[in-house]
Amino acid sequence: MAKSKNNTSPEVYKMSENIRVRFAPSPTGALHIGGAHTALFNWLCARHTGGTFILRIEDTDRERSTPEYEQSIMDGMRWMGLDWDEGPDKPGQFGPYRQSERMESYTKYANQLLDAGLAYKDNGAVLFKVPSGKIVTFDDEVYGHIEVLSDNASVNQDGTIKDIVIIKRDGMPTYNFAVVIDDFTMNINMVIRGEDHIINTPKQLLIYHALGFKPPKFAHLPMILGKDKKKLSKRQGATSVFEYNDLGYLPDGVFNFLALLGWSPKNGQEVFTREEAVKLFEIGSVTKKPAVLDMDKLNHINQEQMKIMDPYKLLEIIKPFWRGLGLNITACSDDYLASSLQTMGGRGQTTMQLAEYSDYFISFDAVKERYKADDINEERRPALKKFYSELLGTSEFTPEAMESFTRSWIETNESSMKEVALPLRWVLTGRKVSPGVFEVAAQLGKEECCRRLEYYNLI
RNA sequence: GGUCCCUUCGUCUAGGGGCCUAGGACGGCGGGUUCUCAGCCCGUUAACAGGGGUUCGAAUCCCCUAGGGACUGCCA
Repeated sequence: MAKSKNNTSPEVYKMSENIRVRFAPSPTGALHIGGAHTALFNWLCARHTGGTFILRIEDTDRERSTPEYEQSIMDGMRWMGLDWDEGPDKPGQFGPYRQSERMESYTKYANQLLDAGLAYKDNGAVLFKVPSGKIVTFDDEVYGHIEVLSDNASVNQDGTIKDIVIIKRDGMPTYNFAVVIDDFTMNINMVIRGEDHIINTPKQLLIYHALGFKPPKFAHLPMILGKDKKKLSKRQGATSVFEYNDLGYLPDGVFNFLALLGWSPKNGQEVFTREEAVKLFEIGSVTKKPAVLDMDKLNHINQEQMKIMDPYKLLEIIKPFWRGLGLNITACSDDYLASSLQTMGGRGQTTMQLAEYSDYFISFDAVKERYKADDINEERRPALKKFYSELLGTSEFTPEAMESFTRSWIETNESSMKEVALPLRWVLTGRKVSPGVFEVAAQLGKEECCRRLEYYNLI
């Protein structure tokens, strides 16, 4: 139970050396939630320390890597708001940023090992000779001190030492070799990646030592598990981050939620903007325990993020959902739509719900489809008609004015708020639930309220 | 099998020897506010995997056991 936390905090870099971290996905699939988590923590670390965030594409698997996936990973990162300072599309002094384009350095260092007698050729591949009897150690920023005997770093089934392939028969470097060369030549001084790589670290360290490279610091992140506590599989939400968008989650919601997996700010804050996250983030307070994805919590965080989001920004995100529901929003102004969203008052946990719950602000047809007015008691109709007519006559068509008018009316007419407000809600929204009915009425405007009441013969 | 890692409420976590009869959040349950719902407010539910040490004192340190995970590819 290695509990010793490393004492070197990233803040140290602030004063001495610019921190350089990287996210290095292989373009063999879209950006899934685990990748997004790793990317996020790298990004947070870089932004918190004022360091540099590098995107490197690990496309040495020629079979499975595609430019489409590379594009989709970058789109996914942009969606989350994770911008990088150097990458395939953002050349810097340490490029290129695709492994397939850095072949010279792999052959150069492979040859160096070959010349030094630390590697050998076999069957067209180049193998690194794993030394025996060396103790490999490193102090992980998250997991603490880790120590492995070199004999155990890479073994065959029978327990004998297995040399590490560094250049494949097709001439491409293997993962364990390419990361070392790239992280060194790109000046990466902090490697933040998933815990599944912790076991690869000794192998890589052996190569660092053989080449005489100074190793970076390592910070491994806890895995993210599904509800069944198993590693996230393809069918469990490990799918593209865009699916979260389609499901109704805000980039800020996913960002906030993911930041809380394996980390929590010292001040206990749970809902925060990305600026606040950058300020609060510390790699040293990352947890070791694998975290289970909890959709209830995501829903809650997402709802909170919708509440603090700029109304017009939120509007642009909601628009596609309205269109998806078949609503024609072209007739409505952005001001009207944004203010309708405000009227919703934080109701709904996802953008999809918000869009659906607010449809009556855009279309009366949606209301007509839902509400047939067959619950209206004919004996009461005249009284309702009288009241609604007077209500619409209120000179000031504000929620406050309407409410106070209603309160005094029900008093003198021996009615109740329920009796008049509930039917009005149905007529205006076609729903049983909505924001305060006077807020809704005010937002719809007198004219539209009139139209809806007329349709149902209630005015 | 081997190597490495992990283990606090259902879930995310706080906790680094006495502040812990273990705190917060989400969820659940109950109540309040109210034109409905959401919200908000109040209350409640529920955990230190087990066993040995060390210590005046352990969720916190050590050891063992159990469980879980990762890796064991010329994938990354």
